[in-house]
This record gives sequence, structure tokens and C-alpha cells, in this order.
Amino acid sequence: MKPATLKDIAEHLGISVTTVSKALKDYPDVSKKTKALVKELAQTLNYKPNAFAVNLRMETSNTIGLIIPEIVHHFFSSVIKGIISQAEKKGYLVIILQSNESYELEKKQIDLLMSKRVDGILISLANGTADFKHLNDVIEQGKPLVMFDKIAKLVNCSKVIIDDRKAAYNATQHLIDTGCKRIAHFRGPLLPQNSIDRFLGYKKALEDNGMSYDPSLVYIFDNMTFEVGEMFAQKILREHPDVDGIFVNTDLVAIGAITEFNRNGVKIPEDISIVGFSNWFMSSAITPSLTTIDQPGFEMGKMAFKQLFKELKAKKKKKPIVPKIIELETSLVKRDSTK
Amino acid sequence: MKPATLKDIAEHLGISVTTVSKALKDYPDVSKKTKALVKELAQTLNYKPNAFAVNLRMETSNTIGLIIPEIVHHFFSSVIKGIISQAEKKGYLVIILQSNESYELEKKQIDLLMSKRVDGILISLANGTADFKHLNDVIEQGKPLVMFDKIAKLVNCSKVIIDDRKAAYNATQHLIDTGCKRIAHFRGPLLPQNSIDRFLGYKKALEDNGMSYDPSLVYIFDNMTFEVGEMFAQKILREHPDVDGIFVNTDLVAIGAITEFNRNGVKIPEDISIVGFSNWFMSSAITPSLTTIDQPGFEMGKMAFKQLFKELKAKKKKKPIVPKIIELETSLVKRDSTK
DNA sequence: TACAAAATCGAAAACGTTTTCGGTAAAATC
DNA sequence: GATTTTACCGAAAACGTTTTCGATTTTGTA
Repeated sequence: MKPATLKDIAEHLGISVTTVSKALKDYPDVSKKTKALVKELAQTLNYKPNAFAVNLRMETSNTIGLIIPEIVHHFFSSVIKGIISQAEKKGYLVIILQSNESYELEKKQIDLLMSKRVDGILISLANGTADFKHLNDVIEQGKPLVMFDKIAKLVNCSKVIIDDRKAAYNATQHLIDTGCKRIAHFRGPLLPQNSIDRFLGYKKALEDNGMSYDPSLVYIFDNMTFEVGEMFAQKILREHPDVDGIFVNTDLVAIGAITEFNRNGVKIPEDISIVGFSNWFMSSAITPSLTTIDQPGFEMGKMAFKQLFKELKAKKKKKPIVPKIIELETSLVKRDSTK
Repeated sequence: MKPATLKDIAEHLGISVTTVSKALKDYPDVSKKTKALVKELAQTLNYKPNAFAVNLRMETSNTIGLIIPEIVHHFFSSVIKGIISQAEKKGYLVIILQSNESYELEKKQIDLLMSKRVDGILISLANGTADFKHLNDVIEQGKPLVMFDKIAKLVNCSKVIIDDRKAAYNATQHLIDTGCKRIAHFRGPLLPQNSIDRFLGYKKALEDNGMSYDPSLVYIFDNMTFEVGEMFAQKILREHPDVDGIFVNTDLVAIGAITEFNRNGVKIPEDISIVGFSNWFMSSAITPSLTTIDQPGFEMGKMAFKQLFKELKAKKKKKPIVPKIIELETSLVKRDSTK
């Protein structure tokens, strides 16, 4: 009960494999009559081309690889959805790997994808990734590579990002505009570019408004969890009771902080104003609802695939790949956690 | 600059392709000396077997397909993570497709995966799936298939599930035990089995406790969103002000309801007690925190892949596949939304 | 030295497809 | 009726691997 092959159809019809193949692909040098016969038999035998053979012959599989630091995460799963939806439209399949924020794993996974000969790779870097050889290898081998969200500026490939610096600047400016005088920042790990950029935006906004930058008001977390938010909120109350505004690197941590402040009777936004980042849908549900930066995950995924697709097409036509930086718009969503 | 092949190595060393292939796989009929030479050259040429050729020859790709109704969802993304983590350990890659709760799309995607000749398929059904031909076709073709969470009882394949009926029964019983006299139920769509089972558990608990079942207290939603929760909460206040307990099919909707009740000054759990389902991590963060049923998503993903892996191994050894039902334990997590 | 046994190697087929290129038959042209 | 054109078809190579089976060489034994 093996699946039918071209050979089966050919023997059934007493013609050659070549003609069958061409008939199914509507080559002009096959008569209408033969085409009809072949197509009909293919239908009844439920013929499906053997993808393995096609891959080998065409040196392509219409499959791309996606490496992402963490799947269980609203922003990232939105990106995945964007990627898959777009890939499906263009007839591509997506193999997903999770780096778990580990550089070592990320490197292995790149190797794995290369050895599986995916047509291209989409990646959002692990926090710990500081060496980029594995990525440059991919590019050197002529395989299209597009980075998104957590990128490395030094790698010469296409990137889909937001202007983290500007967005963070706007978030901080909003705190200042609504009267905050002493603004803390809960930030992510030292390495990833967007964590750095958001911090720089925060700092710049302070400086542009003549407010002194105080390093002791910057709290650094390694993994963004709800609990970290609770913990940092406690720390703020203990160490800096004069703080009246916080710009938090990511909504989940901000919501942890809000919960902890609520628990301690701290009034938001009267006592402390908070701005998050990402516009996780839960941010509108929490009390008080969270003012935040809207970061378009689904759109980012779509764009990342679209760019990769362009490069895949360019490669097929033996045209050179020109890296492109795509910057998506963000916006400040004002809610009840700021005045 | 094409990647090296066995032929390249063979020519370099003046030996046959056969010997090179066998040397790399440590066949006993290749001398140690030759093996050493081959392996060294393979190393320096950075030889990687052409996966396409291996796939064709071995009729297997060490790749499985995963069809899931919705990716941006805490429970499902946890399942995905469980599947991928386990698959990676066994050297399998996972292609993910999203059915978007559409039966039509689900059918197409099954076809796509079959034509791509994945080694096996994992699936959680779309809500609308009532016809199972596409699934039975997969089984008939001898391709391992494992269903999880949203399953079809009538399809004869392995399944990884929880006892939705029992869990719902326990949830409802908890409401009764804490003094609720009139208990509503927010349930999911009519078709999927777990939606049915949770409803049946709710009903059975009422009956076992001598409480009459009132159909007007059952609210049905099509897509589980935060907003549905808000809407149903309003409805309850309008239509059934005497309700003092609600068992909600899923946490997200429950949290929507809690938010709406908070907004209207309804006290939880004093006026209305609420029990959710899933133990979404946000449930512990909301105020009041949500009593709910813990549903082990990551574990479910792991188990689903493990079962599929067993069947893949059985198939390789030409042994028959024996469908197995794996039931995971759930537990009631008591929090502040019930007395 | 002769012979059996063990060690080592390679030719060739197979997986199923795509595509080039040459060949034959039918139709069109003169 | 001879020749050119067009329509249609198929042989064969190629993609890179795995594996069977037979051949050759080396080693061991008497």
C-alpha cells in the first residue's frame, strides 16, 4: 500500500515517467489528451509528489527555521503567529526551535537547521549571545537570514525592529509630562540590544528634561517574570520611597509591580505612576490598567517573513541579497497607571 | 562553494563513496586507518550529510507536524514548548501549523503534512471539527497520529487528555462545599469534547448534591476572550442576580468576569464565588486571585510527543501500533475567588 | 607451501523526481 | 512529392545517500 509514484502512473498508461512528470506540470510539449489521462489517473491513485525526492532534486524544501528565546510569552507567540500565517500564504513551512535564552543552544540549533538545509532562517537572539560567528557563518554560506526584535547590530543581515530608544524616550517623557519628579527604571539584562536601547531612551529623556540620572534607580533583572516585578516593587518602597514614577522594560514585570503596590496600599498613579512596554493584552485588564508602549508582535512576524521571502526569491534568481532594516511604529497607550 | 559530499571525500582520498559512507558510520568492515583518514577529512571539509538525500533514501525525515488551534494562548504555547523540548531530545524537528479553529484549514493542513511526508502528526482539534475522515486517513496510511487536549473520541488513535469531567465536577463541588446555592456555568462551544465534558461534570455535581440543573444558567461562548467574560458577567447581574457561584470553562473568561464584577462593586467571593479552569499564571496575579483547575500544559506536550515517539519506533520495527489513552492528573488550586 | 578464514573494499542498485536533448511522427509548406 | 516545420514523446543523467553482495587482499593455520 505504498503511495503512488510517477513510475506507477507511467506503467499504468504505458508511457514514460518523463511524460507523466511533464503532463502534471503542464509542459507545452505534452498533448492535451495525454495530460488529461495522466491527471485523471493521478487523481484516482491519489498521487502526491514525493517531497523528499523533490527536495533532493531541487535543492530546496520550502521550509524555514525559526529560533526564538521563549515560546510561552505573549509577544513572541504573537510573532510566531505572524510568521506562520505569512509563511503559509507563500507555501512555506516553519520549523520552530526554542533557544531558552541560551547562547550555546542557539548555536547548536543554527547548526541543526543548516544541516537540515532549511531554505532560510528567522531568529530572535538569546540574551546571552555576544559572539556572532554562528550567524555570520549562515550568511557566508549564502543562506538568507533575518533577525527580529532581539538583534545584533554587528551582523550584516536584514532586521525587523522597533525603535526601542525612541519608544522608551516617549514612555519616560510621558511620566515627566504627568508630573513625575523621580523616575526609576526596571530594565532587562545587559546584553540584548533592545534592553540597552530602552535604557538609553529612558536616560536621554531624563537628561533632555534637566533631570539628573541616578544609577541607583535602575534595577536590572535577568529573567522577566511576574515575581521579579513584585520583588522590585518592594525594593523601591524600601530603598527609594521618594520615587514617583517607574518605566518598566516589559509589561509582565510591570504588572507584578502593580500587584505588589496594590497589596501594600500604594496608590497608582497618585503615589507612583507606572509605564510598561509591549502592550500585553493583560495590561488592559489589570487594575489599574497599565499605560504602556504598543509593540506590534504579529506585524513584526509578518514583516520578518516577508523580508525573508524576498531574499529567498532573490537567491533563486541568483540576485544578490541586500540587507534591509525595517522599523515598525510603536505608540504610547495611555491608561490608568499614569495621571 | 557547494557543501562537501561523500563523493568529494572519496575522490580526495582515492577511495569509493561506499567506503566513505561506511567509515563515517563506523561499519565494522572498514579499517581503522581508513576510518581515521575519512573522519579527519570530513571534519576539515565540514562535511554534513545532505538531509534531502538521506530523507529520500531512508523514507523518513525525523520531522513531525503539529496542528494547533491557536498559538497565542498560554495553555497551548505551554504544550508546544513541552512538545518541542521533548522532540529535541530525541532528535526530531517540529513543524507547527495553526488551524485557527477552522475545520477546513485543519483538513488542508493534514493534507499538507502528509504530502510533506512528516514522520508523524500531533494534533489538537479545531472546535468545529465534527467529521474525522481526514484523521482516519492518516491512521489508515499507517502514519502515527496522537491527539491531545481537544480530541475526538471516535478516532482510534492515542490520546493525551485530562479527565475534564472529573475536574469540572470537583470545581463545582468546591463551589457547593463553600456554600454556593445557585451556580452558573460559562461554557465553551458545543462541539469540542472537553467543553462537553466540563459541562457534564458541572451538571453531575449539581445533581449529586440535590441541586436542580437550570439550563438558563449555562452561558455558551464561541471564542474564549477576556471580553466575553466581561459581557457574561453583566448578563449574570441583569438576568440572574441570585447567582452566587460560577464555574467558568477557562481562566481567561473568568478573569474577564472578575474584572467586570470588580468594576460593578460585586464582592468576590462574598457575593459571587468563581472557579476557573487551566491555572493560567495570571490567575494568581489578579485581585482577587482565582481558584482554578490546574491543567498541566507542558506535561501534556511532553507526553504527547513521548507517545508519538513510541509509535514511530514501533513503526520502524514493523510492529503494530496500539493506541493508548494517557490521562494526566489535574488538581483544584484554591485561591481567593472562593470562600 | 597450501588452504581456509578473516579483513577490507567497491560496484551497483535503489529511493523518486526534474530537465536536457535528441528522435520520430504528423502536419504544413513549396 | 519532397522538404521543412511543428507536435509529441522518451532515454538518460543527475541530485547524494545507504546497503547488499561479491571480489580481492591479507592473515592465520596446518
